[in-house]
Amino acid sequence: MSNNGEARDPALVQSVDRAVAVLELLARNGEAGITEIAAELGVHKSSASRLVYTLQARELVEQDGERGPFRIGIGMLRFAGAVTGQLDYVRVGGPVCTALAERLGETVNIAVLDNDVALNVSQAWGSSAVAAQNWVGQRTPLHATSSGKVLLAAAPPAEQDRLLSGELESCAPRTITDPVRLRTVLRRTAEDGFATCMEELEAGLHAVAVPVFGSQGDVVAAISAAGPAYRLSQKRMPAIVEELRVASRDLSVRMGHPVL
Amino acid sequence: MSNNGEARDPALVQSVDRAVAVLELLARNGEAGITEIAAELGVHKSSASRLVYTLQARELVEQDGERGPFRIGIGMLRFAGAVTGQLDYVRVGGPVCTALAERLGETVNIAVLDNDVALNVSQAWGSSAVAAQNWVGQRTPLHATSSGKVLLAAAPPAEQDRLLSGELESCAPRTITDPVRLRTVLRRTAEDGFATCMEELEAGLHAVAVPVFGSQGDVVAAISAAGPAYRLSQKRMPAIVEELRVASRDLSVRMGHPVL
DNA sequence: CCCTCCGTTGCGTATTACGGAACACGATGT
DNA sequence: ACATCGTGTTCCGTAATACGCAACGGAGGG
Repeated sequence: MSNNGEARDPALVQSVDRAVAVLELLARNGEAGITEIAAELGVHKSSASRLVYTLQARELVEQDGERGPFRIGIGMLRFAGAVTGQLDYVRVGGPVCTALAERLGETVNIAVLDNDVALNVSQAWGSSAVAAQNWVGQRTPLHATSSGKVLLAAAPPAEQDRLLSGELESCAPRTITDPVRLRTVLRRTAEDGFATCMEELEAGLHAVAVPVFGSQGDVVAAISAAGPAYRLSQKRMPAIVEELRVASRDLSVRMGHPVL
Repeated sequence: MSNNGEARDPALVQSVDRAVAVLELLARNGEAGITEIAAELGVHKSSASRLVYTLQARELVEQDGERGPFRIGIGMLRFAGAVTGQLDYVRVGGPVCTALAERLGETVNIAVLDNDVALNVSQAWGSSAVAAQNWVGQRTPLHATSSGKVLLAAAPPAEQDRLLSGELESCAPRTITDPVRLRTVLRRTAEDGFATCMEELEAGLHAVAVPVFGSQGDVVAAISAAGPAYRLSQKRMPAIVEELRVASRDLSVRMGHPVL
């Protein structure tokens, strides 16, 4: 990765941009040392050290004791709180996710459309998956996730064209990379009112999603259940979709969008 | 506020420090314009504009449309996810908070000891409080909150002495600022197994907290309920404490600390 | 005990971010 | 309709500032 080949926007404040890059690196790796950070960003150790020191002073970064690798710090919760205060999905969606996750025993997520990707804003773990991955804040491709398909299927035609204009990246062996086939799938999604995703994002991972409606009947988010392929079988899908629909209506009501 | 009177640490990277200050300002105010930000930080408009632009490019800051005030951006969720992945209280505590908040109809928080303050790591809103404040990530003084008292009462004597060595800041008319009186309260807290906070943080705000125990029987966190004084009356306290204790045990179990 | 690896500290330089002023764009109000 | 105010952005010259370098101080490992 090192120094990005593409010339960076000169209007950017370099050190701030680097500092955020440090945070993103830590969010991705979990933890890292100064040397590793410096190598990854393509800067000198001393520069990395100062950046981290500054972030540490603000508690955005922390380390185990006096010595050791660095992680994202607790001070970040301040900002997380600020964003949840605005995004109703997070605040209101939490309880809905939790309830559904417990009922299904699978991981439940709420995602919204953010630019060209599906952004997971809320998550609850099913009883079974202890070591399940944390998807909150993760951006996932629209064409390779159940939530993404739901959001995509509901987008206005012009927007849909724009989103499908680029290459469809292959994430797993069964990812749909053919635009024509994807459009067929999206049409069916719009008709059925739900979308599935069978090992298209990750091998062995199945998921199913339904839309969440806003006050004008527009799709504002998607709620999905995900789990290992053997547990989310084709046969079980209808039952899960029904549960998801109930949760979706619950969510809509809680967000002040009475059922139409 | 403007330029801090105290000379800043020269080892800090100035622009990064300022950028974080922007984020903290936004987290505090909810939203702000460039001019306001510049004034608050004591920098020129152009400087503020560049800082915000850089943060915006990384989606840590966003604005309504093309024009308008800035807020904390959705990209912040990436980091929020990274910290929740480490802090079990957040992940596991969420459902517990939600359940209790629904049952009580009041706001429920989980807080841990972070340096010299109580840090709220998880929160759920009660049905009644629509416009309630978001405390997640907020640092609250140990001597003026119910959670703080619980955490303080459980701290080893040496640590307790250290934490009480400074001045006890007065947050509201009824804040306990007398160290002697506070120590008496803390003794009672340790005996009773819960602490209250009656208009000591904010006028009209009552709260009550109980400890959450770790595997060694040590106090690792506090769970509290808060609400308007007229609703959290003295009479209602015993019932709430009982509910809190149930939730606390639930939380301990979920975190892998079987009841002793 | 030496050697290696990691992170920090001083230092000189030139990159870089800053502040100033002019500019562009809407929103107001008269 | 126009003028005026208040936004936020852009350009530019300067010097403050952050960078890279190299040397240093500590931990751990052989």
